[in-house]
Amino acid sequence: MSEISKTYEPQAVESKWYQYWLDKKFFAGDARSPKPAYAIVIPPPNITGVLHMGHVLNAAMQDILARKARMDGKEVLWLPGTDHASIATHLVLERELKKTERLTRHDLGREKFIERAWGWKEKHGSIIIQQLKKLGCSCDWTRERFTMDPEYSRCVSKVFVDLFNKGFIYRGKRMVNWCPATLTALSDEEVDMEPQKGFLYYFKVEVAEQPGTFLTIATTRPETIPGDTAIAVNPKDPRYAAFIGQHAIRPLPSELPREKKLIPIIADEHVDFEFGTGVLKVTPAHDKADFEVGQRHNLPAVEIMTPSAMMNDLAGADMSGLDRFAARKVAVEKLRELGSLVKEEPYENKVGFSQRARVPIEPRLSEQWFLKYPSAEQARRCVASGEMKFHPDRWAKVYDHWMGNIQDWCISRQLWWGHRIPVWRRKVTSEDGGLKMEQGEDGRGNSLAGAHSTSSVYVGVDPPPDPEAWEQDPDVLDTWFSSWLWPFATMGWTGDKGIDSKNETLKKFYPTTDLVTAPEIIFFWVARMIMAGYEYMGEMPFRNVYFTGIVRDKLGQKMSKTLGNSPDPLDLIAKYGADAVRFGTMRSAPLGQDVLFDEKDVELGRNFCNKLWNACRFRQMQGGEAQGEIDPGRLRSDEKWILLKLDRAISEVTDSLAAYKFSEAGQTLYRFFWSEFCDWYLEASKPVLQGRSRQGPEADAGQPKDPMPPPAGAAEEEQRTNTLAVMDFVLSHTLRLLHPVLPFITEELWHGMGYEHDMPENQGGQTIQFAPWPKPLDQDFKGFYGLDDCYIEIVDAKYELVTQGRNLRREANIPFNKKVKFIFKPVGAVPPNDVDVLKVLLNAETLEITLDYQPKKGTPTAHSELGELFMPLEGLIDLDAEKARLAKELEKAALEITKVEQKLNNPAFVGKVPTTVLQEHQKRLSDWQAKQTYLQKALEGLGEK
RNA sequence: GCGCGCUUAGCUCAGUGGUAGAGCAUUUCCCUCACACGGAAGGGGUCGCAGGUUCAAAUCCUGCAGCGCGCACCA
Repeated sequence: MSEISKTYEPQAVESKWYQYWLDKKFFAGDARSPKPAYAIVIPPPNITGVLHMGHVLNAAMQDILARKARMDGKEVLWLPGTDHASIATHLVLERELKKTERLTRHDLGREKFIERAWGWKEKHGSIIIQQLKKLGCSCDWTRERFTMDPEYSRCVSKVFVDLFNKGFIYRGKRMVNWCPATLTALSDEEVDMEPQKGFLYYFKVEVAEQPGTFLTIATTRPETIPGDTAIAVNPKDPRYAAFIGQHAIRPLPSELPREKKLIPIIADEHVDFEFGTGVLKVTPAHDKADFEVGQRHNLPAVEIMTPSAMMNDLAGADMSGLDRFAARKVAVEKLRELGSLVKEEPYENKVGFSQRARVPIEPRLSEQWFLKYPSAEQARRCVASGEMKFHPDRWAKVYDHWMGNIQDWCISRQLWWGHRIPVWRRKVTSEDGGLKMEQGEDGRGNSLAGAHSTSSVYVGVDPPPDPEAWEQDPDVLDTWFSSWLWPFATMGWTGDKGIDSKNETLKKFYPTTDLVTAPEIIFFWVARMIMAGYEYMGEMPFRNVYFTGIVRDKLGQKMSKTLGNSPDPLDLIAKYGADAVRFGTMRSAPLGQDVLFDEKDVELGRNFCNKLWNACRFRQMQGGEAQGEIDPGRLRSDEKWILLKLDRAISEVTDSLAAYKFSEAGQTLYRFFWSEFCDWYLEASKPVLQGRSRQGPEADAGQPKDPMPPPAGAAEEEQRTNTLAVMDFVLSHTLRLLHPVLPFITEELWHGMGYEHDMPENQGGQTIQFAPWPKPLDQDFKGFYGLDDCYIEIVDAKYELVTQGRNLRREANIPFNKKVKFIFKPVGAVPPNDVDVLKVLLNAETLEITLDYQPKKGTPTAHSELGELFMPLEGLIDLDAEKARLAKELEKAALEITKVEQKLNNPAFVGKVPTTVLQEHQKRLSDWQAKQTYLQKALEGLGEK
């Protein structure tokens, strides 16, 4: 670091060190290492994605944890990889197919489509990985996994077969969330409820047994009337009790004869008689709740829509072939024509939307594979008991609530890209041309090892022995059915229960230590991983879960590609450097709060790096060997102060990181390094370092002389060396504290400053990332160097005096670059060093120490614990302005005094409060009183002039 | 409807019983030989509202309001 530039230029530095780290294999997680393990598995980004700010936040947190753990002497495995993202990838591919070739996936065919998907994965799947590298992520890239790797896929199949054999997986015709756009079933979690403005339509139906009597029904979906197979009322509702058991005449389809439209009026508790008219139309085939009603009452379920939510012939001639929304309008018109429509009123209700395709889902009766969650009780308990910790812990409640109400999971998807369901059916040509699964025989919990086979159904990891005779289930599994195995399937798990004793990776790194993820996927992923962990490893998959906030823009909007409000992190990195992006992100991400991203934060990070760079540059320019011995006898009070502040910062940062309070750690680092180290310590070192300590004769006035002063030049040189040693000590620790957040610049400076030379090869000799994490200074150290906490106060008082002195300048309108003569009247002895420091920090021309100084009245004076500082005014100042200022100050002092006196005169206060508090108040009172006296005098002085 | 979170300086947020804090923005001064991606000194808050507990409340309790987010079969 011989010739260093004035500003830090991250670009070259970052790529250089990243390559170095990779070459030296520093990120490798060694399963055979004797060090204690620390493991994180990355939440695998989708292969369709490009890096956005959410990833940056998430990855930066993980990297901070991983790097900190390395410095703590842990064997770190941060396992990276990507997710095939079945449905998301599907959508992207289909969209592209349509756009570029005007083809559907069906035109292409399954095989070709999957080929394309793999092509996409090869082309785009690694983009995000490259971007993570730019950010400095210290993942073990040699272990990168993909959820559709052959070994991984095999695990997925094994788990399917196992859960099937255990009776957790079953096939059934149920009401599912059907996405008419992607033509697949979805899980409950993939449906978002969104408010929709629409109308509530009231229509009447005639009671068959009582001609001329009508019941009025309110509905938001008149187009489903042809599918109604009952009218329901609440059994307790007196208004309608008489009709129960009778029949209603359904108005639609209008062309049907009356007898084909008779539907029973039934009683069901589900009906809320507060809502609408208290009469419910029951459409078992197109509404989840109605389906259940239908089940209870053995009602037929009449499907009146096609899979893509077009009305079919059963909907009647008027609506057949229409899209469901167009059909709604037609149905209303038809009801109007028939005279059935009573009224329509504007209404807002919540409608389920397909999360991916952004269209309203259609509840639909469909035969699908379902999973009854295994190990759910255990999974619920481990969080409730605190065995597994959530940060912030309020998510534990959310998790618990969900775990207490879980429904079976629909795991089959009518898609092609993904893990194909390992079930085969014997080819038969049945009457209806379909393939049927045998009912009743696919028994549960059979002891069949591995494959399960009956005469017509085969469930196995490998295809059946005579594949020609069988046909595989066309569906694939929900993406999350593979992701939930991530913490162990990525570690070479082979699908056997428990940890294989030959699998060193699992033995060493499972359970993992921390999981860092977004709260949005707590159900999708986190909960399911916990269940899978217990079911297959017999143990929780991770000990801690840290939930990051959601990254929003300045206006609080969620960042998204469609809004275009997400800056490209790569642009930011190019502009400000990766460290700056990390620092800015971390500093603005308080525990569990959403992050409002602002480029200003990154700018702050860049500025911080620049400050760090320049502080080190300053140290470099002083010359001298790095990290010499510190001589306790030569420690100036400023040095003791900064060492104590360092000690405090170490504790605070360590504690904050242990509690996942990243922004708190960031603030501490910022404050310590910028305010304490640079603004005060570094400045206070200048008199020693830059030979400004040569004082005029006034320097030693007012205090006892050193009995045996060493020869001037030599003493000065030794003092200088010692100060540099302290500076190196502090900087070396600071770089280490900063390394998890700022990996690149700290590595550069670690070497540039030569701090690696003193370290053992494997502990910081090659890289700062293995340098030991700073520990708070122990008592022996403090004792040896005389680091008593009182130095904090003593030096704080000194700096406070400086601030006051600077304030005098400002108040008298004297620019800081103008040297001023100060006179100091100390209360006690002032060490020569302090005189030097005061003089430099005040930019004083001279600092005269006088014990018996009698200031002219009106001389600007600063009062402090150390004494009074005067700034005699030679030149002219505005008397009136000065008077006004003093009067204002006086007013404030009087107010404060009254406040404190009130408290001290309150017997209840005095009686109950600890003495320390009382002392503080008394001190405050006397401080203000002193100030009051001074102000009065000064005011009088001005008046006399 | 139930649950959760938020409400503190112009903005973004720290602060869980003892004199209201940070960063940004703002004002004034300074290109002083580490750094103008900088330095110095300021200004600026009845801590959402209303009660309560306490000698003392931004902090604990109750209620209310506004915003946001989950969950839920109100058609």
